[in-house]
Amino acid sequence: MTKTSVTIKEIARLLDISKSTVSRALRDSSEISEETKKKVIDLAESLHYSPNPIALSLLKQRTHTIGVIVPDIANRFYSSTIGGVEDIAYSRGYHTMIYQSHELLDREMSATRHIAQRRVDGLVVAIASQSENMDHFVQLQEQGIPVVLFDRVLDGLETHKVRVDDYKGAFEATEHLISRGCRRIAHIAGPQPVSITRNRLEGYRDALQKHGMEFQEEWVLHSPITQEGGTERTYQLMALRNRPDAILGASDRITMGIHWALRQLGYKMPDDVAVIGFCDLSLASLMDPPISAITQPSFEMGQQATSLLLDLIESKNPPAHYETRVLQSNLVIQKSSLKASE
Amino acid sequence: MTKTSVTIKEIARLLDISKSTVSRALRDSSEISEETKKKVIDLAESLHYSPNPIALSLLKQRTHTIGVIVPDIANRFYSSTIGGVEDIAYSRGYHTMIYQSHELLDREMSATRHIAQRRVDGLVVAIASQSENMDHFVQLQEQGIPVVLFDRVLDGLETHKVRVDDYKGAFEATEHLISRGCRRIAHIAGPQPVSITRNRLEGYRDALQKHGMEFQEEWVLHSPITQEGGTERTYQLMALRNRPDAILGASDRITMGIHWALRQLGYKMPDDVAVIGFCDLSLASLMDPPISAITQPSFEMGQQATSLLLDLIESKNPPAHYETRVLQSNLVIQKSSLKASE
DNA sequence: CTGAAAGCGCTTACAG
DNA sequence: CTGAAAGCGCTTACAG
Repeated sequence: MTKTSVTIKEIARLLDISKSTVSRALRDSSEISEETKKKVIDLAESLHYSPNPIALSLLKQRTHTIGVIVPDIANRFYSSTIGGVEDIAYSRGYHTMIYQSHELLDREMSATRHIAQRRVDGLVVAIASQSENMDHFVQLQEQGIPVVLFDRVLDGLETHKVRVDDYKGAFEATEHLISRGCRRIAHIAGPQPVSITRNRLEGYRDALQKHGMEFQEEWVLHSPITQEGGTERTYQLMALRNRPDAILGASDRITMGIHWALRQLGYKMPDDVAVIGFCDLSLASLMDPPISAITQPSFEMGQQATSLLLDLIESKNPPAHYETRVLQSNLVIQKSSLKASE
Repeated sequence: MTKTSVTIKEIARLLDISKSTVSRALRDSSEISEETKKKVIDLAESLHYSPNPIALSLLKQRTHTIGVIVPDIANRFYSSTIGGVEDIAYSRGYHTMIYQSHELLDREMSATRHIAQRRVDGLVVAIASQSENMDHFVQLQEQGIPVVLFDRVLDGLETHKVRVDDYKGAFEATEHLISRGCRRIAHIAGPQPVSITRNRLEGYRDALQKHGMEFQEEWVLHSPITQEGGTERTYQLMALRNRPDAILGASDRITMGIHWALRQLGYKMPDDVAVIGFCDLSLASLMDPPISAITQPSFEMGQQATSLLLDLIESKNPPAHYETRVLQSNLVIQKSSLKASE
């Protein structure tokens, strides 16, 4: 149990020169003679010297670490997003600390507190559905720790944002259902306060309107982002006197719940009820019948959010303006929404 | 953009006392007068002082951070495991850095390098299936950074280990299939070098033997831990002249692949082929028919590994001996292995 | 080209 | 009870 990391002091002692010189030689400073440099670098290598990042952090007030907060890492969408974050972070020499909010404002705030304490250089976050309040993020910004929002974005915070064109995704999915002959299209939406919920709902609504179809209050239900939520809402929908012939699900888990409930209830997809949802493709394809999916470029989303964040961190002065990037979703039609005739 | 964290120096200046006194007052040292203490603590609170953990790390050579390496965080088993790690770590005042090896020895080594550099206090790891070599972990230990293995454990490293009773899980699952009348039971196993692969294979084999059934080489195939792997091996199995009437899958994804392939090929589960697999219950239940599953206490596994690690970190002297904890798996029978007669 | 000194934020023996 | 000093590992103006 020898915790003997080599230090600059040690190298200096061995070579009988000053710490300053060693430090400069290691950083390849032009003011050190080639000869000294070589001596120092050779010794450092043979001793496996690596600079103590903690000392550096203390000095530079920079940790080369960024934080990510997502609602839940077990969710494929977010784990893929984290992949994108790590990809960029890693390639630009940063490390990543991952936090889960579990959709709780409380946990989100404790994460931001930890981030502030740890002097993390910046944060990318998909806010918890509970969070209407952005104060904890504003505080971070005021401490000089930039924050970039992705997926779930809110107006309350002035910063870069990366999101998916939810409106268009829902619009196109709804149009697809209409084109397949569905006339009573329901939507199980996500939790109320989240912006993506609103956008998707609007896309759904506008598509109906465009095609002269009625918008029925009773066909729109809000649900937490869980399978149980989707299942329960589906029961509710199918119990209606005027039951839907298609359902649009707002998330992976909700859509799984819809699929599950319909099977339980004995409905055939797509003949009795067509199903489409915002869903990871590998999950959607696992189902029987495979579910038509609006897929999101999650990895890319993580990448873009992170590169915006690192730019913010590395630039001296705040940017002229903050940008909001809108990525496109993808419609993948599978059996669950193909009417028998086709 | 004011990066003005309050420091001890600042408090000392405002109160016109020395840094030493402030430091001691904050740590509630008995050698400081109640009066001074109160003054200091009150001011610190009103200024939202929080000690700089980086300075503390430099001083104490401790970061209060542990590392976790898993093959893939998108895998439910591991994300749940990480939940367990964070649960314990958090409650004992540690933070967690998460690394993914993507099953590559290379990535695993770069993670351990980073961990050593960052002076992380300890590491829990489920080794990559590629890793037969444990040198990078041994090195960590030699630097005084304890390592605890979970899930995938190997003999090459002397330390605490936490694993599931794979042997028994596979044994019981196989017995279950036999009791259901299956007579030609195949096994799609995981990658060769991993210990759990061997254990599960043995459990399968011994169960067959116990019931006087033949062990057929051609009914055992190794697969990477992917859905595609499971699918392809299933094609291979079902193409045999003497095809199996049951398949035991060695992991979530492999089992998904089996299910998928059987459906593609037009076999009914469980009538034509019974299926059971090591699998997360929420995934297994999503399928149609729902898959019988050997479930593992993943969250608990993360908890136990972490508490063993923290004990190691916090004890001065190395433990008298290293222990290996073996957790029990659970057999959850669902439709995929219930023969029609039942 | 090289070194002594100060300092990042903190703690803790050592004096008094 | 309180303070000055040294030190964790490093960098960098300031001298020379």
